[in-house]
Amino acid sequence: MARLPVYLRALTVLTERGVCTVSSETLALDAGVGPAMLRKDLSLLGRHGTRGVGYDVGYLVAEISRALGFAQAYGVAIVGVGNLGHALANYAGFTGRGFAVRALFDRDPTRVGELVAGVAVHHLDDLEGVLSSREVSIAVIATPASAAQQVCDRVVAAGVTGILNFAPVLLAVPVGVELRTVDLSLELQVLAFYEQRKLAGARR
Amino acid sequence: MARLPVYLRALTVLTERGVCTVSSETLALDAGVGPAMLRKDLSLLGRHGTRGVGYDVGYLVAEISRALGFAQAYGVAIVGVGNLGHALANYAGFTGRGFAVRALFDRDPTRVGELVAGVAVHHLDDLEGVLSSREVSIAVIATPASAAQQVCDRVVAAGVTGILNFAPVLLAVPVGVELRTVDLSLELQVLAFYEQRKLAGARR
DNA sequence: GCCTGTGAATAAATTCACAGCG
DNA sequence: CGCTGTGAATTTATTCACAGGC
Repeated sequence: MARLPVYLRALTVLTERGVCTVSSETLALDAGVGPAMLRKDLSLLGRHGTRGVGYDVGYLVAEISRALGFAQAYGVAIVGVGNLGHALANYAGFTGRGFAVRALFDRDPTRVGELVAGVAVHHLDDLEGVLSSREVSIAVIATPASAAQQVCDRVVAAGVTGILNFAPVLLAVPVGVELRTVDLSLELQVLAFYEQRKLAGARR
Repeated sequence: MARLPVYLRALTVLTERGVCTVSSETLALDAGVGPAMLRKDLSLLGRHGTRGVGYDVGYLVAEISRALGFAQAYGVAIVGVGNLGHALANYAGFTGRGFAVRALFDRDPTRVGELVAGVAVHHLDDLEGVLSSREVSIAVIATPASAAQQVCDRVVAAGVTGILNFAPVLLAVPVGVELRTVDLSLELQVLAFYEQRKLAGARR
């Protein structure tokens, strides 16, 4: 379920606030969903709530973390150390929650050797060699669109089984490899759509 | 519909390749959806296909662009000029497709005056004044999570009606303001979930 | 009494399958 | 004959509502 991370974030906030117990209604409000949906989602992880009381915050955090696979730290490689690659390498949410950035790659030779967030940048040509020496199961593609498919093929051949793609193209991956694509401009376009609806509505 | 931008991207590729006409089956393959869904989506924009032939690429591009509101260029402000803000300001997809970055803001005084992608960085304190002098209808929030809600309230008060939020928090906005949130670490967490399922499957 | 867990009901999205036009 | 447009069927997601435990 794609909503589990949202719950986890809300629960983390509650933990920091010192809250020990929470009802489905309160947590649902924090997560931006309906109470019924939250209960349904949580119930399919097993029975974790106490009737008449609510959910134990700490226990739920542990349970969702386990379900999301945070037991082991996943090795992550970032390909493309431009503005976006930099931002991702420094992103607190990555290193903080069970992910370890273990390798960076760029095609530009002047970038090679540079340290970003404490990790050295390697040349794209050395991708296979470096990946084979590190435990990396997830690759982040932050290259231009034109290079994305080629990079994708190479990391998959090197044994990566999860890909997070920021290039605005539809990548082809073999079955068994999980692919998620985030297109930043796509989100803006959706906003523009709503803006236009507002203008059209005002005109009518 | 959130899929229209995906179709538009696929069509742009076809245009560059010199293709004039495309069937629902081909386009659906490029966009990563089923042919039936594509036809249904397109049909609710009106009748644009030619039976027995397919769709005219150029005409479809124009039609989808219009539906997404690309007729006028939307003014965009980016708040938070860290790594992510930089990446967004330089993102080709923004300036290229009907969006104009018209203002940048940061809390850090040493950043003020800096030019990013040809636009000057203003101090966060001057947000209201600068926004009132520029046509800005969409704000991008690329600040730390702790500042996001406050920034959000201020840009909304300044007349912004669409918000694209990259801070990992659930923002509250009044009705009439469209909000979309992209949580980069959330996407990684979903990948981790699938990785864990693979491991669990192998163990069984 | 209050809140969870869950089957049943409802709503939304997707796919099927075919009529109709070029 | 091929491909679109679309109602009907199917699947999937969400909400309702209440039984059951604390």
